Amino acid sequence: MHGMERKAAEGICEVDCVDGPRARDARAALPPEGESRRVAAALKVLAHPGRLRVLRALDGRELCVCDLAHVLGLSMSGTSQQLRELRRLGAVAFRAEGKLAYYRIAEPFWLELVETVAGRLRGAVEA
Amino acid sequence: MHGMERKAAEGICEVDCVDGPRARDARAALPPEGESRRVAAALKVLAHPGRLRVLRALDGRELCVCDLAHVLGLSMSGTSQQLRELRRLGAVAFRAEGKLAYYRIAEPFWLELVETVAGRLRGAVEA
DNA sequence: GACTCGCTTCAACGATTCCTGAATCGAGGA
DNA sequence: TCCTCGATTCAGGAATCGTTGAAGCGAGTC
Repeated sequence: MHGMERKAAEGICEVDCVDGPRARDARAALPPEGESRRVAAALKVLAHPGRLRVLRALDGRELCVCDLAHVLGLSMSGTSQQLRELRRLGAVAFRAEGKLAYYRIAEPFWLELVETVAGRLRGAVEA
Repeated sequence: MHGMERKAAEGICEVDCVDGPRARDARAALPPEGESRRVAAALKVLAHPGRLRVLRALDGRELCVCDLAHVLGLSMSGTSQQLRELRRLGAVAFRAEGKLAYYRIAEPFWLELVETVAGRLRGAVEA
């Protein structure tokens, strides 16, 4: 097949390796640009052992930053920074009482998401 | 309260700021150690715009690495590396046909997870 | 066998992330 | 008002991640 060689010489395989229509469909199926970025950014907030533990620790209860830091074994500074990211995600919220800041789960969605993944990894087998 | 001052001097607030029982509950609710790490590692694989787009592109169709690279606008090398991580997660699998490697969704779970998050971010409002 | 070519792997640089410690803010208590 | 103390923010360095380019592997073709 000489056509194949000509097109390969053009540059990358692109044209001959590609299934053409299938690739076009795939491209059309891609999200509208920037959506992938936003979803990835949201997941990145959760993709961190410390922050996951924060969510778990706040499940069904309210805790101040100091308590969280102690429970997680982290500095208060670091804990506060992680809480900020979770706050930006909307996963947690806080209530100021005196000098203390009591954090709580704001949207159960994210915690449930984490639990779902955890369950999946536990029941590891089968598709 | 003099007791308060004594304990504060001991080190971190820990004892006086802590609600005690609540903190103990929180600690007990934490996953068995290493589980947070595994869940975070799994989420980290998804927390990447390029890999999310790979999953979307493979939704309902089979594509070779070359096609994927082209669709995503990445080098074949980088595409291959991202596919490797998705493979380790179990999200995708491949079938070798001739020189080509056709990748497909192996476990819909992960793609569905991504779609769920995307939907959540779209319908942003309400808990 | 020698070559092509798709794919994978290795090595390395640049960018990002994570944690620590110092400085700052603000609400109470003396 | 001064001081304490929980919390946040800022700044720094270590570690990790992501992308690129070169080399290696294997299946197919001549």
